[in-house]
Amino acid sequence: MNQASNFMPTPDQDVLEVKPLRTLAPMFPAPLGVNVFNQLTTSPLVFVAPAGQFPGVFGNSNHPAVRSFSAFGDQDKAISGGQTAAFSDQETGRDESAANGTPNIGANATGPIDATPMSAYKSTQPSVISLDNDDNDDEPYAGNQTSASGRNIKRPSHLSEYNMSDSLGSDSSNGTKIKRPKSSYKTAAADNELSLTPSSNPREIVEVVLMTFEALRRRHLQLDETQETSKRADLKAGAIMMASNLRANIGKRIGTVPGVEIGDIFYFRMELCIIGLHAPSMGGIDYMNAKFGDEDDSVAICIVAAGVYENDDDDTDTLVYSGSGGISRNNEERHDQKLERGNLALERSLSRKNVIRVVRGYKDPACLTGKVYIYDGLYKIHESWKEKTKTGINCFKYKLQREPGQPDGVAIWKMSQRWMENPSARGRVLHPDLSSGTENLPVCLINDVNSEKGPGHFTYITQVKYFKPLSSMKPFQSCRCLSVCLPGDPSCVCAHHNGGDLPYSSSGLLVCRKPMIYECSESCQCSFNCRNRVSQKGVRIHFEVFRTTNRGWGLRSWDAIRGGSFICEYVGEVVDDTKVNLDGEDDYLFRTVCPGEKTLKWNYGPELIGEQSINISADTFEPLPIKISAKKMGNISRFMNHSCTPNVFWQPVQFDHGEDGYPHIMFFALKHIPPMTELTYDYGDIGAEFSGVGSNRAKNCLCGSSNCRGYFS
DNA sequence: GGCACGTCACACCG
DNA sequence: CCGGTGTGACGTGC
Repeated sequence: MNQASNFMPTPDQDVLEVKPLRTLAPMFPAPLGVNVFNQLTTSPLVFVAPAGQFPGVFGNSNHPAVRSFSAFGDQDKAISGGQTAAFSDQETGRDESAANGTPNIGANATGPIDATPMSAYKSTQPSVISLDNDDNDDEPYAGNQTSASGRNIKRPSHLSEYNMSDSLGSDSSNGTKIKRPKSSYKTAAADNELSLTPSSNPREIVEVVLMTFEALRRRHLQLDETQETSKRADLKAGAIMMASNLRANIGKRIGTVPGVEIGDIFYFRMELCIIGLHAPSMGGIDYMNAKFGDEDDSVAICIVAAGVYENDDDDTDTLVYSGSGGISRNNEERHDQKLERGNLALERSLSRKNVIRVVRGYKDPACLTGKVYIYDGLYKIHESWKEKTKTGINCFKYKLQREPGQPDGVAIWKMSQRWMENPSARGRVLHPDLSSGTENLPVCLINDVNSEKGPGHFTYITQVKYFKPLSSMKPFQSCRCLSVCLPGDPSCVCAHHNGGDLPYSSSGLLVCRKPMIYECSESCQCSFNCRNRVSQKGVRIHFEVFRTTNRGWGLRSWDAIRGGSFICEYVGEVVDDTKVNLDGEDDYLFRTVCPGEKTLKWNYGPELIGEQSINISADTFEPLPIKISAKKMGNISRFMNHSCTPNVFWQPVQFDHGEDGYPHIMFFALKHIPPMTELTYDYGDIGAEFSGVGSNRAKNCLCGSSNCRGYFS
């Protein structure tokens, strides 16, 4: 289905008919006074905690006491009361609009709104998703909410003051800066546009923030390609997040950051910034004023070790960190590092013996130019000295030692990197390759839990078996692009199919979840290197099938997987309905059941830049007729377990035939997935379909998420 | 390899 | 003593 016909808000779009998504972009804040939001059918950025939908037995069984929220610092007292009331309502299930006193945006948006579209999004409730940090009992140094200068932190926010139309418009030659307005925070607090209602689960808040950032970044990347605008989509996305206060853990703190776990991986400095892990978007040392008894001291709280001064490779518990400064900007003279700012803070931390978060940066093995940042937990400085560098300046050195008793972070990363270089280094291997060489990379079988020798018998296949031959199916419409399909090419039929843009970024990341993605096919003129061929090329990840403790066999990866990456296809036999019923129970049956909120909201971002949400809501979701059974034959995806807090989602993809009811089911990463993390997707809610006769389909869920629904289909 | 960029802390000002 | 504003320092990502 071509969505183009749905959004044609302005008359001048006639000339751009083949690129409907692009024409939507410059509309913010509706410079022509034309409302672009009246097509919205879903509320922007309204987050309903899944637990809230399933009150009672399962919803909050393993929650600690529901935590109340306060806004950052104390400057928002005026609104924090309302916020608390809204957020602590989770036990009872929720009616979003009633709970927070916000007009239902979805309802508003179905009717025409004129002139000032963003006002439709304004809520009385701030979108600030910060957490109290005073519940860290194990934290001896209560981080106060002030900056190092001792002042409260300001958070101005008024998205509608930004002229996004310039930065996104095709007539802009070099883009427009997204400037933070200088309005006072009081105005800002009252005027927050986005009701990104958090759950009380800090992890979930962090994930939503990161997911939104990524969605924005990918979309900006896509827009930048078709226009000659400046690059740095990461900064643009970051600026929007900062401006609309879509951040977690605002306010500095010593020690752990709620919702951030050791081993978490990041691909941009801005990500560290918006989740409150490391505030400076550039500097390596984050520090703050903290109270030590009666005294104040400015101490370091987090460092990013860029990986330049890599030391002992085997000793992941020690880190020698160099102070900052000394390297001049524009060929000015180098000078010795000074004991000020960050360097001074590190020195103070040595004597105060406070814990310091450490983020280690490495070259991204999957991307030649990229970098990956790994949160490695808490360290303490044990020693400091001065040293002359090769360039002849004096610099400070700090020796940090990892605090004992923490789970492995960087150690896991390094270990799995070693396995990829030398798979025989992986111990406890039951089988070196389940696929017997049919996949691009071997899939090993591991059991380090019990004595079970492996999963039940099945035949490993790498391609879906349809019940009728491909040749008898409706043919795929192909493009005539020479060499490769290029973004912004109006004559590319495949781009047109996908709503005007190529669905993948140049590095192969899916930009947006959609009802259907059309990759280029064999019948297309473009080469195999065309960027619109991603999932058809098969797996690129080192998988291992492993024994879980309580959920049978599972799937995980040695590679770190970046959010939006293709993971694998659900391979098996396509079965028809009559057969499904005859066979009875089939634990390996894939159906396109409506997944949970998290999966549906993967495209969070577009609303923030005034585009129509491509999200499908649970109400409008329609399952496809395709059903795939991997009971007798299948691939790695048959081992992927269900989770109510998944890190993978499925996405229908077409490329070898034209029958949209029977697409390929491809899995993509919902978020960045550290190595050795179990891959899970949401099997979906049983819903009405199976509540009657076939209700034996519902299974008890063991995913262990705090927002676990308790069952799945 | 060079360029352009955003944020924060702090100095400064009225 | 404030609240607001200007600016240097900070590397990053392309």
